[in-house]
Amino acid sequence: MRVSHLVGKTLRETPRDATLTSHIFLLRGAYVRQVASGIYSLLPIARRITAKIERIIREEMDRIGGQEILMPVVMPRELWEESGRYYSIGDEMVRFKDRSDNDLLLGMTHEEPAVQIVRSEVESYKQLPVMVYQIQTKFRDEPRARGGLIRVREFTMKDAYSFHTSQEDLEEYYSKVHEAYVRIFKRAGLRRVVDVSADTGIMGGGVSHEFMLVTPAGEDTLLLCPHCGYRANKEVAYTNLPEEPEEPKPLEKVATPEQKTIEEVASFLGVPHSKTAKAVFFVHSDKGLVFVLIRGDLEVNETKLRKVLGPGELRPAHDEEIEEAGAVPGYASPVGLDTSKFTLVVDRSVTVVNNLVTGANEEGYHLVGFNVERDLGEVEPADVASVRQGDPCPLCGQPLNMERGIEIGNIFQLGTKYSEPMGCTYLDNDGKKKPMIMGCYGIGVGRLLASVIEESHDDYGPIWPISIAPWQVQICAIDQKKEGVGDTAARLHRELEAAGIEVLWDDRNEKAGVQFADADLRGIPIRLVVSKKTLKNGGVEFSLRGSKDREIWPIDEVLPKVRQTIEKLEAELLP
RNA sequence: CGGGGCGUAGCGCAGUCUGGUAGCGCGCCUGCUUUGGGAGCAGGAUGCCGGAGGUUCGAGUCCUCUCGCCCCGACCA
Repeated sequence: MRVSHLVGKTLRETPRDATLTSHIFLLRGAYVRQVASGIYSLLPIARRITAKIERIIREEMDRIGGQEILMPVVMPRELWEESGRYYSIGDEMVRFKDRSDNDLLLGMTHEEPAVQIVRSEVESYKQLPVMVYQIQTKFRDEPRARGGLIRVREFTMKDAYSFHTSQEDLEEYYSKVHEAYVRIFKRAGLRRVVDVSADTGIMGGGVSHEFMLVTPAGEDTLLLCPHCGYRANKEVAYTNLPEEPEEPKPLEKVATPEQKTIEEVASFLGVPHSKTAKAVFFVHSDKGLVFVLIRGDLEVNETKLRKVLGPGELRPAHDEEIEEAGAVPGYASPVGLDTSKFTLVVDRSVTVVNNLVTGANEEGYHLVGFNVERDLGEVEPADVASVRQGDPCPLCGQPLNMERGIEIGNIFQLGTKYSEPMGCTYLDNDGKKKPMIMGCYGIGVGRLLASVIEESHDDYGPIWPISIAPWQVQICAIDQKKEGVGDTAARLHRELEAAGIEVLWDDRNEKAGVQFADADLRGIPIRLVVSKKTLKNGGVEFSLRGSKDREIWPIDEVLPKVRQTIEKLEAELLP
């Protein structure tokens, strides 16, 4: 391929809309162009990369017995009514009508059609397990797209669905997919990928893991234990706060004029934040007012709280709603309130310590000597607190590290969440119909591409791993009109391509600086420079993207040396 | 959905307060010179100033409405 005819011009300056590294290089290097918020076209250079990523994914899915299929993007309402998700998913799913007034939707995940296929094509336990997968477009009307390809509305995803006769079989397969994912990310050149325990969100089901690229650019927060390897998304991470029992003191009302926040109250009374219990109020569409009692030094984790409360919308409560329940904003506690007026959620954190400060439900007063068990009676403590940097690991007690991560893949054990309502059954060897046990597994292709840039770049552009590089070799020819320069470049281009090597030749009559800058933006691993100078020195100059080392290679040795270099680079990425 | 910012040439921006024939840099086209980290000179093309209403003799600029994009948060396989 010649640069002079390559579609996509590089940009010298950073477009205003880009702030994230990968987004900046994706635009400057002419990888993508935005069509609308969260909707992008891929230009040739990016499409070449995603094609390679997809090939790696295919190979690894096929290795574990996957069968590639292709399901539609547009589906009828009826199919999604079967699982109930037509109603449980909100505005994230795009719905519309066709000319006959039928309700249609754009697929954002494909459990329903996958189940539809398998329930009619697979009938016997003898055929199980099976796994089908596809690499296909998804549309999710995200409330906020961001960061170039990191969070988009339309994207390509590999999604896989497995079907089993037992939980044990699912678990065994789940770990195979887990291994396949590790191989995929390794082969794609990602280094800092970790799997973390995760929330299941709209997918439902039981166990799930997310594969996260650890990077400050990530949207998710992870808690990682450097000691024992405990790893979890903040949404599900938990900790065991140490118990600090004290002799219970009597409950007493004290005046705390104008002291409303935990900050103010704690310093006014001279106690640490961890010796206070604060009230946080929400309104849940199903449960009404929710009163969360949590230690003053902790934050309520809404994802965890949602799980405790069950399905429905959750939002912070207004002051009027709090007052209606008899609580006084700024001075609230459940003590002495009619608990039938709200749903009380007591976080575990307030049960491991005694003698807390909490609100007196009276303007200007707090209670001291508050002891949950004694003063509230029987309460079932829940875990709704966010884990913090340095909190003890729930497994080994060592302090946890907090990091950011980009979710590039996830795997779920779904159980019978879809097979049961949708009648996806098989005949077992005892002659009985049983629902299949399911798993599902996703990888975002475009996000993976952007993640590689986040992890592998320098000031000048991406540094592509050879496995997914748009081309393997970049030829820069400086002053091509000079004796031998243009001819040599053309010959190298011809010979390397004939040998099956992917070559991008900058055949423009641009100055060295321009060619090098563009080559850096394209991030191609092997760079060959042909110029008057290199010819005088006996050949072409070889260098690796991201390295300062330079070598002169005689023209006749270029092909074998390129082959050798590619092999060496590929070997580094073997799982 | 809440908060903030921005829409002027392909890209980056000035001009808007204080209304008077739309500018700069880069890129693009032509020619010459140049060719190892984003060259020089000369000439040239490019704008529904996001859109619609309004005020005015006159609107990129003032007023009203509207659409879009980005960032933070909420939200989120």
